[in-house]
Amino acid sequence: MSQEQAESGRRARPARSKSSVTLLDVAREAGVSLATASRVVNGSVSRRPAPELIEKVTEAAVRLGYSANASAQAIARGVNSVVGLIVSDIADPYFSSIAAGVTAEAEEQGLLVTLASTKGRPNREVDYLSALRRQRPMAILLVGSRRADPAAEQRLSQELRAFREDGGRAAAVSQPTLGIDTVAVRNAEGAADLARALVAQGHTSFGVLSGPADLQTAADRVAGFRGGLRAAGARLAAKNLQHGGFTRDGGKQAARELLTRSPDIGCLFAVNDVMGIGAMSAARELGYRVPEDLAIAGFDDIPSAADTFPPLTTVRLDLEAVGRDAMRFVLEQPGAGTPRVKYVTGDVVLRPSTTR
Amino acid sequence: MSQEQAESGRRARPARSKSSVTLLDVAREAGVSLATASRVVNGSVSRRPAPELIEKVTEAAVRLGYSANASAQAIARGVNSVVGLIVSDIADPYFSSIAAGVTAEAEEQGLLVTLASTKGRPNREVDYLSALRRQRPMAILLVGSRRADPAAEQRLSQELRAFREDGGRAAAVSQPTLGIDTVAVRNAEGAADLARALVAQGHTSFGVLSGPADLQTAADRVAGFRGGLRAAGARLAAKNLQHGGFTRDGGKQAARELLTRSPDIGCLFAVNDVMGIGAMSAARELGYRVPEDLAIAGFDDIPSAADTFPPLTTVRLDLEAVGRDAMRFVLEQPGAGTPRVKYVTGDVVLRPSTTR
DNA sequence: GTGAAAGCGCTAACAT
DNA sequence: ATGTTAGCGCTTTCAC
Repeated sequence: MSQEQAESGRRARPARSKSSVTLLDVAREAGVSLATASRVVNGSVSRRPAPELIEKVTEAAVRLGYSANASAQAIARGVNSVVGLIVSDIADPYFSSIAAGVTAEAEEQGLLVTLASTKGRPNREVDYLSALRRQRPMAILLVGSRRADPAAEQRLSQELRAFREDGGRAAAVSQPTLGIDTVAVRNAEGAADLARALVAQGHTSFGVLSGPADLQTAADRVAGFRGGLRAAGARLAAKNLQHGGFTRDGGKQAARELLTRSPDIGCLFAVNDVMGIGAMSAARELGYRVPEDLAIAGFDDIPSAADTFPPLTTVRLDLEAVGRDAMRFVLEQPGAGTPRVKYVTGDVVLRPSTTR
Repeated sequence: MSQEQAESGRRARPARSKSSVTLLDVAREAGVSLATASRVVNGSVSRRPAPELIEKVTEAAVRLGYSANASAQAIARGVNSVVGLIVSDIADPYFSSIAAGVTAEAEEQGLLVTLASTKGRPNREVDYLSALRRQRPMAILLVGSRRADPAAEQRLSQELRAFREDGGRAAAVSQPTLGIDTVAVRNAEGAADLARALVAQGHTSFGVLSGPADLQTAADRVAGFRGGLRAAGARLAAKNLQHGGFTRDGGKQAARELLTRSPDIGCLFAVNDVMGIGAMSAARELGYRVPEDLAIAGFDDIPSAADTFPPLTTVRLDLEAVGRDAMRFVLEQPGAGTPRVKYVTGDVVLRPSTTR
């Protein structure tokens, strides 16, 4: 406002450039050097300017409406106060709950979160990883089940290694197979506990709704459930395992097929809640009363699991805490060393959907 | 691998700096100039290098594991391929669905999305806006109801104005009062339609569960509902309006209070589905059968609304489309002109929760 | 304590 | 078609 803009002796600035106020503008307005201005706006630790200069610069900054350019700071400092977050599907309550934990923790650290949703496409996972890598985020979080896709997993690991060699930190919420710190849910154990609890409730005939065949999380839960059943003296007939999409509709469809094939299954375990909710819908449409004719259980304890009718028996996970834990992993990451693994266990929550 | 690193004649690089491969490294490795290397890695339109050079550079880049530094590009180009997204609560299905639409559309444009979740704190909204502004994103999307908080709204508008003056684009999903392009839900109309439909179903005694008193969205829905009732010859008793948190638990709590005060309300309208779901839970605990003793309706049609029991009557919004629309707004934003408004209407979906 | 100036990695004029 | 080089906005030595 008080300075003439045209006096610049520099080359004309490119047309595409935004006309925003720079630190240099602030410095001039305050009558100090660029260095001093920098020291006050970012509160340098080593050198602290005189109180009066601090005031002059601060005033100039607000008067001019100065907003620091994070890209320039990132490039000058070598690190960016951003963390990348890759999830399978942000619209899925499982992931959005974890994302909530991540953003909450990030906020406390003054970090911004850049989000990518892969929709389950393994290629996109790698693509996003390299796109995020270009932002030089201080850390990248990978949230989602590993897959039995050696090629994709291989590329992912390479990209992650490269990122870490450049000084980036990384952590995952999945299975501990990526060579990075990971928060791992004890899926098999949780499912086994559930199986035992179900048998204890008196259920004898089981069916399982699993997700895509190559999803590690789904496989682990199925294996755990099967093991738990066996330990309790029951068993899962091979033909009573049905794969489907890892979504509500996938669960609904899978339930339809399974119940058509094996109409008198007494208890259905869906490897996650959204599938379980879909199964409930299918069961009802097929004329089953839940839980009288058919008991249904899920896994995760997403918020809506308690609001279905009847409320869904499941294995509770503190999803937001999982997100926070992953974030903490990258914050307190040591220089090197073997990747750490934090196991989180799920608690069986018996609700009316399996009451007998 | 093939080059010695120590030969650098420059000043020692700062210790904090990541040791990543730069474009200059690639250029040297390929035996070309920096400019040429730049032209091939980003596929400059005007000048395209000879095929053999392209090959040499590309090879060198992969051999060295080069990853462009987005911050440096942003600063050199003047624009950043990032869009900022501010939502009230990423764990809430309403917002995560919209976020899914935003990220999907962003992906198609090769844009990354930086997410901020305010948890309904008006101050945080402004704080995040200025934090995002520092990233110099090509656009910022604001998703969430406006509030009757003049001071906060004022600061928000100022910050937005500054952002736009610097060349940033902005759009909102809320009420069109921010002076920027906005996707606005016809809340009053949707609620009015719902009210009429409910009266047509034979309901005569109503109660309303609203959100925080200063939330515009909640206020609009209440006003619309009240108007619709009147138009249909019914009315809402003043004492039958209960405020509460805009969440499941808020709805549950509000329903408890309202039903205790006016036990024989026949039909409850919760201003959003999550509150409606909470209300259902409360009603059940208080011994009401839904819908026989008490009908309940919500608004939004979040995914789980169809899976409650009985399924929830509501006003359907295509949330993902709303997110895409907001994103499109900023993509096709004209230089200036009056802010555009895209109104989206909700469709009443009658489900068993209000069957009479 | 303050300022001058050398970068940070990259793009885009501007030559050649 | 290439290469040179001047920035982009900021941080941080390094002198004073």
